[in-house]
Amino acid sequence: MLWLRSCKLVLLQIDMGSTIQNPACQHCKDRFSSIFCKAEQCNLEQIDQAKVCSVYKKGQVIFHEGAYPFGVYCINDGKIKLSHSGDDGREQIIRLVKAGDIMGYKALLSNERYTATATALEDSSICFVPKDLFMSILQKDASLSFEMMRILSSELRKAELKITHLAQKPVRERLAETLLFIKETYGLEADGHTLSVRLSREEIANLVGTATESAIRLLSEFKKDGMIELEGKKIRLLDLQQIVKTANLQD
Amino acid sequence: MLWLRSCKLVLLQIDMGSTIQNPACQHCKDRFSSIFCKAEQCNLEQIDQAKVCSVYKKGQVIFHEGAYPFGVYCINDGKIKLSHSGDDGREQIIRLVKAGDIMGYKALLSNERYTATATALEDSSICFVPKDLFMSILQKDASLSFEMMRILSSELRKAELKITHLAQKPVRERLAETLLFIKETYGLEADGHTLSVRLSREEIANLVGTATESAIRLLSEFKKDGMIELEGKKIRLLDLQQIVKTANLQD
DNA sequence: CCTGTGGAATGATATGTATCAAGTCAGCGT
DNA sequence: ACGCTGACTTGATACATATCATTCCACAGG
Repeated sequence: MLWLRSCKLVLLQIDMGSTIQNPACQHCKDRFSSIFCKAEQCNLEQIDQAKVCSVYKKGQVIFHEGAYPFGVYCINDGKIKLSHSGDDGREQIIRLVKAGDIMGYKALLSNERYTATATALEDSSICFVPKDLFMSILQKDASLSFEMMRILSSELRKAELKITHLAQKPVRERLAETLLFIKETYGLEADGHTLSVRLSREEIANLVGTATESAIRLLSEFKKDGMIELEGKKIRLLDLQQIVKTANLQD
Repeated sequence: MLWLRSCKLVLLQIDMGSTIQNPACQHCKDRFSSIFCKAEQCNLEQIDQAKVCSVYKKGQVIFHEGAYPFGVYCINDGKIKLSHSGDDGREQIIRLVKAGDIMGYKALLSNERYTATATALEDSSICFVPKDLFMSILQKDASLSFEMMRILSSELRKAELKITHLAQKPVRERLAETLLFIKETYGLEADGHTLSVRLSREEIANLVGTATESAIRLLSEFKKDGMIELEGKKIRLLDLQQIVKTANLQD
């Protein structure tokens, strides 16, 4: 049942993609990351054969900051956080990774060591594609290269926006923004309100870029204002409009 | 004499590059951005013919946030700042661009509008390469694609590091870091101490991500501590070691 | 049952930084 | 020379946020 969900996701992403679809992906005979659907069929098959899938438990580290990369990882199912460990040991969460995403490509492409640590936020099923194969296919497959560049550009855009907000917006606005971001990334549960990830307050703080206590305090305020509801690690977004307003977005 | 300097720079960057050199670049019959030296010869010639060079005066805008991109820009000579204009109008400088760099590729590759404004920090000579040509060469030239991915990955790495520092480091450390960054990017004048860009205090503040007054105050402190010397917009780095220490770097 | 443990919450306090306000200075046009 | 303008500087103050300390609570293990 794990990969049934994954299939649906992959197909969804294909439908929404702007570039040419790859028919092989629609078979979806195995769990697979959507990025490779941009690749040509023969290459897709090669990847399909070479990839190694495995399951990581919640809290488990997939790769570690400072280590050398030997390939890229594709998420079939699950949720991962990518984080820097700051100079003083405090963690800064850089990115949230979801099913259909890939990770670890940055270090590979710039030929450096990992600059972030990937940790499973819940039990996750992840494929590993070896470096040599990935690079050699990238060499000959322009569609895949384009897709990679598109992803990189888009990540860079987001990162730069985050820099601006971090420098200019107060914590309150950034927290509201982060709640919306989590919702965009991982979506809501069936009730249409509850965020479908369980993050600790500390993790939320490390995502926002603030102290844990500040995050807690502001979440309580949001609750008092009727914007959200809190129940342990469950966060329910009650008044989306109000949250958007608090986030003070305009891009 | 303008392009003599540029040639030197290009050659330098070729020598340092890890991928295959392109002999065409060594002729350097015209000013040219070093990135394209990774391209295959025939493509290089095509670009060389299609590109349009022009000179921008200090303060002039090369492209504007929100506009649609029609190609990429390569800097032959000069200095450019790329900046977001935050929601409240305050500017956040995202990147400093120097001779040999390219800019405007992010918007092109992700097929979106510019998210930043490019402004000349001094009179600059810049080439424009049309979108269609650039994209079509990217399609068939894997070396160029790889180089683009390498650049994107590296920018992303820097951006993520900046996010972490912005979230975790005090202004004092970030300012010291910024001074070192400016030195790395644009280098020093012949005396071996003076930064070779003239930035206003406001621009420095927008690079650090702080208020102008804070930047001014801290610069004065640095001066009092004998780390730097100030003379109008000239900034001389006297005690590099001390600045590094103040920046508190460890990556 | 007690007890230990880790996360969450709250309060008190300290402090870094932004903001507001004024003042200085150099350059520039008239 | 005059006043004007814009950038820089400095000071006083307010405020947001970090930090430290404490309490609360749920939960697991003995």
